[in-house]
Amino acid sequence: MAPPQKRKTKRAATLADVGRAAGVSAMAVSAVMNNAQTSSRIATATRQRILEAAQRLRYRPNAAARALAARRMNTLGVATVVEGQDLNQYFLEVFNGVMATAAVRNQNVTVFTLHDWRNDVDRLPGFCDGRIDGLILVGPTFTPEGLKVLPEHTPSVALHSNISLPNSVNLETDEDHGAFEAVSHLIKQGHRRILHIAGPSGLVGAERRARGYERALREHNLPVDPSMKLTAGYSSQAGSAALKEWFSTGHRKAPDAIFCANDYLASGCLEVLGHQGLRVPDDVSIVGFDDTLVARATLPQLTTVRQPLREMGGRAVEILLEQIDAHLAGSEHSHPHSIVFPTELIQRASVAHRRG
Amino acid sequence: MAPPQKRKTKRAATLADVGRAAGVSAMAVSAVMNNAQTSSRIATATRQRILEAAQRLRYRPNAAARALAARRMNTLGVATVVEGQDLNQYFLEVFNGVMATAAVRNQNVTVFTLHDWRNDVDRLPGFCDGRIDGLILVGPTFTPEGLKVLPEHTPSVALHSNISLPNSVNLETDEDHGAFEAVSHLIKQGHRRILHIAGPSGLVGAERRARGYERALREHNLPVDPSMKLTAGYSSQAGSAALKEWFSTGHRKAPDAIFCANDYLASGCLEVLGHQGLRVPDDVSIVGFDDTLVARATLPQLTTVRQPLREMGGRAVEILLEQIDAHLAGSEHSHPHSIVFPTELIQRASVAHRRG
DNA sequence: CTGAAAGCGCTTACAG
DNA sequence: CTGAAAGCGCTTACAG
Repeated sequence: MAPPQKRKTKRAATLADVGRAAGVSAMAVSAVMNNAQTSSRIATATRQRILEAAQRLRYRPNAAARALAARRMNTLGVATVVEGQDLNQYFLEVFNGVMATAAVRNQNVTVFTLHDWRNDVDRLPGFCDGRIDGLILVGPTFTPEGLKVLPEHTPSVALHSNISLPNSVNLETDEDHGAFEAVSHLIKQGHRRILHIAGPSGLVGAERRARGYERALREHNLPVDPSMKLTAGYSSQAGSAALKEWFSTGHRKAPDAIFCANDYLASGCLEVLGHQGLRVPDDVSIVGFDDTLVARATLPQLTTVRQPLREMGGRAVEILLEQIDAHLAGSEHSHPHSIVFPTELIQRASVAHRRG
Repeated sequence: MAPPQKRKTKRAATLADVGRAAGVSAMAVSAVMNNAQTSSRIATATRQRILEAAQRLRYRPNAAARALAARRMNTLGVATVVEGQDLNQYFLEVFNGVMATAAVRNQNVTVFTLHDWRNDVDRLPGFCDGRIDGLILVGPTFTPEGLKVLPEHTPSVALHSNISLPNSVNLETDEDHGAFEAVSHLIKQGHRRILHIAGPSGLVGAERRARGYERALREHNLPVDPSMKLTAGYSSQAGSAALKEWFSTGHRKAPDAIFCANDYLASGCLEVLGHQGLRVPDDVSIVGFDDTLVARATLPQLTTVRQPLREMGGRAVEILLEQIDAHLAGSEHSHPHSIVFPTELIQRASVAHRRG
């Protein structure tokens, strides 16, 4: 039988409330609730009584109080930049991985969005005020000065950082090799005039992809023609704009194939080609990069270079947790400075053997 | 000149540290840092000294401590279900809106993912343990029992809830009308045999869309043929599977048009139609629903019924914040129980006038 | 095996 | 206009 409600209890039950209800000290309740190694041997009967009282009062340990006392919030921060209006698919893939393993590790995650990594990084320290135990930086592009604002008391892990971060592990992929494989594949399919739509110049990743592209051409004794390399942003609009302009500046003959620095760019190309009456892959083959949802949403679906983004997100959580534990223990757990994940060419429908 | 570092200070500066450095009480520091109405008139010189000390020590108020004392964390929770592996585009649109206005309102947001709204809801109360001040439920489908576990001490707002939540505001859209408009548009374009691929039965939203579809047919004196309504999941695969099966069960003649209950379904249809050698929109017109990124990623881009998901996400934050303030003030701020947002037909390339 | 005490870092009344 | 005190709800040593 439920005990009569005193009066509409506005506030949640506390440890003391439960203790009172069970006739024990708050400390005993704490021990039971945490299944602590300390006093792991509270009399079974007492434990029962406590558990019962806790359930009856719907007791939930207060996270803030717990964090304050234990110096640990059990929540991880994820920081990223939202360009234009939206979180992009790259982030989303990573985030899915983060969420999945955060869930099994019993961690909450809060996400912080910045406008850019240059002028907005000074907001980062503000996030590291005890509300998170560690920070995952997704695709940060720091300037050397920006680096200085990096939180000192908060362990961090970075994905695809453009610069090596002090006290932080960097997870990256072998983008050069991924690009090399993709372009080699195109060449083996008989394509010769291969256009590359590169990502923003200055971005390490974009440059690695461009490097892989050129290396593949050279290794197959194909000319590296500067006019066949376009630099764009990383968005679909940037892709279609770049390709449109290329066509409008004297290039009347379509390329055999296009290697894009990401899937968004590829989808932009798809659109332009469609408008031109060029068919993919019959007339022009296309390869993207990342293997985000975009690659599966286009028609035809994109052949693309997969980065194991989801896995990387999960791994980031694992590593960060190790660092947090070490940090709390006071030991300066040292880690490999960066971990490189392999890429993989995913063949779908946007590449065909060259006709004729 | 920076003062000599005592020793590698492992822990962040506290209010007391700053007070000591500035020669004032911790309380004075607190007042200054918060720009509090209390003691808003701390002598300018003192204030300067405090600010300076705080900056020098890189002082950051500890969030947990602050939350514990002020009973407010300044972070909002967003709960959703991840079906299969991924957060879907519907959620992402909402989430973008949430993040945008949370940023201007100076709120953090932490996201909770559940496996489903039936067996997994009991995890919800565990999130409401002081780490968030309020909860936004994105697309919850509660059973009446599930409703009971809903957090008592935590204000909440729901988007597209399937059931009316006690003490919660529900934001929805006029899906029936949206569907009606979409199908009417198809009819006006000369289409007669209009297939509807409906969302999961039992989902209020899916049923509203189906109702709008039927209403449009009837209002234009077209027959409502049960064999022209397919029930599917909400994924692209579900869409292609449903359409494939329809074709394989004796329906040799393609429909004039297909009205899909969401964009994913539409993209699935696009794929199947492509394989059948049917062209969109030349042979078959297609309309989606939601206007997620998917609608712009397909080729042709989808004509679709837009729900203002981003705006709704932003609005959810505003309303939740009001509720939190009221809750904290002890007043039982009462709100309209649900707010209905308008839908809008977005015309893109997947619909054409019927040939012949 | 269990409890009383101190403290985590802040804020909120309440005195001066 | 400013400081000393109490308390937010928990955990972590430390006594018994």
